Amino acid sequence: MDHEPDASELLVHASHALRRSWMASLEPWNVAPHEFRALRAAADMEPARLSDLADRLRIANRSVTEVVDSLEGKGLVQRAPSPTDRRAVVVSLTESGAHMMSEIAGARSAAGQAFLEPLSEQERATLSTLLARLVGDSPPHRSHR
Amino acid sequence: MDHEPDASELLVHASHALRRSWMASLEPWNVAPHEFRALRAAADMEPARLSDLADRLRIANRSVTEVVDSLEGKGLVQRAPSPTDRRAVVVSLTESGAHMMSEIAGARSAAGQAFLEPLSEQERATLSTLLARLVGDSPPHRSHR
DNA sequence: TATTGTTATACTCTATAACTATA
DNA sequence: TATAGTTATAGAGTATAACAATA
Repeated sequence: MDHEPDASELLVHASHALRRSWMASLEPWNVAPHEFRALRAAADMEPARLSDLADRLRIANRSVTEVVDSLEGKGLVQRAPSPTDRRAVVVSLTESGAHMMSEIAGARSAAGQAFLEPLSEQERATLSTLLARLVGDSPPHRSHR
Repeated sequence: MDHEPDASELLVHASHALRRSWMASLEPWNVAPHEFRALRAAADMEPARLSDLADRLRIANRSVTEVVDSLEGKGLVQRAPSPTDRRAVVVSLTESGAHMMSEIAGARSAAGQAFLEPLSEQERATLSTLLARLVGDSPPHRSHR
């Protein structure tokens, strides 16, 4: 029943370890993981329609309402009516939201670097190349849809 | 604000893609992901004390009661009093649970292979080596604690 | 005094359905 | 007729606290 872990098992183990480290680096800001994901997506697509956020985050429309409510409650984003579609709502980051995003992104990237520390520059490049092939080469979740 | 994804970002993207494929391969069996995780852990540590399962799965003791209840309700595992500690309960797989585990493991490994298909044998080996270094070399979650 | 598993309860994240207002 | 976002409601998965039995 015991077997050597193959590349796919190792992949999820490594990603779990990294994710735990990222979650830890999120703590000082009192922002839940799903809130950070939404904040990052909003920053990335700014100004973002709620339904586009739903697609990007792979969650239901209703759930976007939820997380945007909480981000708005924390003063990190703000809603505005879409200028082009009167049914739609777009969110953008407040100054404080943008500031927090950049601080968290810094901590996150530091944690990522620390995680990759066992590998040389050369090895990281190799890893990146192989992983990019696995996710289909095209950088995932790019802003242009 | 747009930046090239580094190895750590790619790592989670790849692992997410793989996890989605694994979840899909779980569907035919009507077993939720967290149930499969618990079933696999139980198989791996058999006979497993509930509190050891909690440690392994990184969830609270109370939550193990929950998932073991549901696995037991599906006839996949069974509880028994620990022979060495009268406070404790151990779970073991039923015949049907063991059978399902091996079928799912097969489907899962097939999905893993399909996912790795873009890489040559050589490249998979390289990937494994690099990832193993990242997770600390010692194969993660080995039975001996 | 500490630990095991459970009962009771509640939280977080996400979902479906029904509705309003636009398109 | 279809879509965007919301209100109302519910589900899954996990958590904390209090407890009884045992260590």
